[in-house]
Amino acid sequence: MKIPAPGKPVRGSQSGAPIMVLFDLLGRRWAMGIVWTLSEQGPCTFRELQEKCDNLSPTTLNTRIAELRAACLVDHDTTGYRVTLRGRELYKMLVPLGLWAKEWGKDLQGFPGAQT
Amino acid sequence: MKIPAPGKPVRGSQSGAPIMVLFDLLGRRWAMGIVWTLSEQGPCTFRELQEKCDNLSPTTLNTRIAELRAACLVDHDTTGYRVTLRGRELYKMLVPLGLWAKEWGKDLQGFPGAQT
DNA sequence: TTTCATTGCTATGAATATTGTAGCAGTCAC
DNA sequence: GTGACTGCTACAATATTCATAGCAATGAAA
Repeated sequence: MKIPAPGKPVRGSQSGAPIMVLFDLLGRRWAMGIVWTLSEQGPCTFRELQEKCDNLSPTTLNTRIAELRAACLVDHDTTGYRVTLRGRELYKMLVPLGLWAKEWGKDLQGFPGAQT
Repeated sequence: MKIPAPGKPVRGSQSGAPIMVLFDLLGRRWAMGIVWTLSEQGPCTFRELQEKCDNLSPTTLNTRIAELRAACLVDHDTTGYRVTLRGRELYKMLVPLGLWAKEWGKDLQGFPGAQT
């Protein structure tokens, strides 16, 4: 699978705009979940990560890891897989999403909702 | 396709944790891009939206719209499709990602990068 | 009342991504 | 060597996405 890189046209966007590249990268199965999990729970092995990510298939995990490593968001050392500094920056920006999601979830309980 | 809703197990997560539900919803092709585009460029018709989203297929656009409407992030009125109040909240949290992505993109130019 | 353009959207088949299961090769402690 | 771990790969089934064509409804103009 093509790995998205800023400046180059990606799946679904000819512009190469960094935000669209990022959306392409993160808009793949478990991409954000992996960054989230590694950040919240610390470094872990391939199989540990697989378990924490709801036992996603090794195929997909491996693909996702390759993409996230290419994007310098995740790396690998003796402690296992872990987020990089940049990965942690990204995580920090996802935290507000986590808080917001709780409220969103509450409101959405009383489905279907009128809104605007 | 199953539409993610907070509190219920979703594709890839049995926990039903709101953040995982959100990741499931947003981790689909063009989901974040649609919220971004509608927020930045204002309401537009189905076909306009399609064009702005790099001519993604109507099938996928329609599916994504249904999911985002079910999640109360997007709705539809006489002006066309647009983000809801909650959708705008989400967008505002994505804005920092856009800024960060620019830096990330710059650094990543000199691929492959050492980091941590 | 018959065009005509525009609307949202569906049908279809091919291409691509993801899943689930099994298992391999390397490393390390014993 | 043996066993228990490691990171992965192979393979076939399923799910998702794409690209193209086109339909039914609406509203404006002729």
